[in-house]
Amino acid sequence: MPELPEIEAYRGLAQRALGRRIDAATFGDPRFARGEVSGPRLVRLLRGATLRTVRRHGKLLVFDLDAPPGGPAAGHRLGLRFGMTGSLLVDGEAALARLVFASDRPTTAWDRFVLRFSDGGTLVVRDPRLLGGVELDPDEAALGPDALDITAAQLRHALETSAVAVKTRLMDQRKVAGIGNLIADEVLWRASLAPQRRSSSLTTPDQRRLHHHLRATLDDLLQRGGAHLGDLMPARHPGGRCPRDGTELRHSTVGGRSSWWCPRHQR
DNA sequence: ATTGTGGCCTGCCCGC
DNA sequence: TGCGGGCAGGCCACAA
Repeated sequence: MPELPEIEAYRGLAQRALGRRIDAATFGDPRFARGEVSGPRLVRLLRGATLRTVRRHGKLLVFDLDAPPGGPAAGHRLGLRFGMTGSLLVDGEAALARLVFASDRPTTAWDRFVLRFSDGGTLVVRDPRLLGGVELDPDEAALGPDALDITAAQLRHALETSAVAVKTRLMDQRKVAGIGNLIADEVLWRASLAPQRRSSSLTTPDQRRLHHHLRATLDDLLQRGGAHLGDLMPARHPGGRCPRDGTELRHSTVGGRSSWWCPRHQR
């Protein structure tokens, strides 16, 4: 499922779409248009525009739009979210060979948003479950520091100011952007912290360890190519044992999300 | 303001 | 073999 590493791969792929004139934008499903601006208006606005730059902020992909002087798209941004099952294709090519938990059945039935370029190529958001979406001018300021370059001080601030479970805090995109359920479990497992620990109860060494493992985990997963390639992942099922010490993992809901952790070494 | 809960959405998998 | 229910979780609306 798309978390930070997947969206980072999408960003790389999206570079190929930059500078190409959009002949037509279409929604395969009207529900995929999110935010204030309606799908039809978005479609009108995008016609004739180009994607000038692309960046990733957490799990959000943002394009700066270019348009003819006075064109409706001038100065606007296009935001893409991928939910749990969304993938990006440019000119029919995917960034990742296979998205875990998403079907890889070859079909265009789930093409929820399509940009057709004047050179004949396309940019497609394919999302079976419709949990992603397209939004004009997404509120980037509402997102916390990106998990990939959050500083120790920023993380400490995010943690100290709340009594919710540390896992919930890590997954709160307004506090730290880019961490989803799988990466949260992986990072906490590596940092030896129980997911339900109160965020504000972390000691300075806890915070330091968490910051270190957050960065190290993301580096590993970026290199491996997906959020599902963590060390804990193979054990994340009933009866699964901690890859570090062999203890049977515990399972419960933390912050509304299915969570797996080792009762021996995560405290 | 902060925190918790449920719904959206559909594919997949299990048990009957 | 088909079917129903449970589950997956990013994000958002809403309630307390």
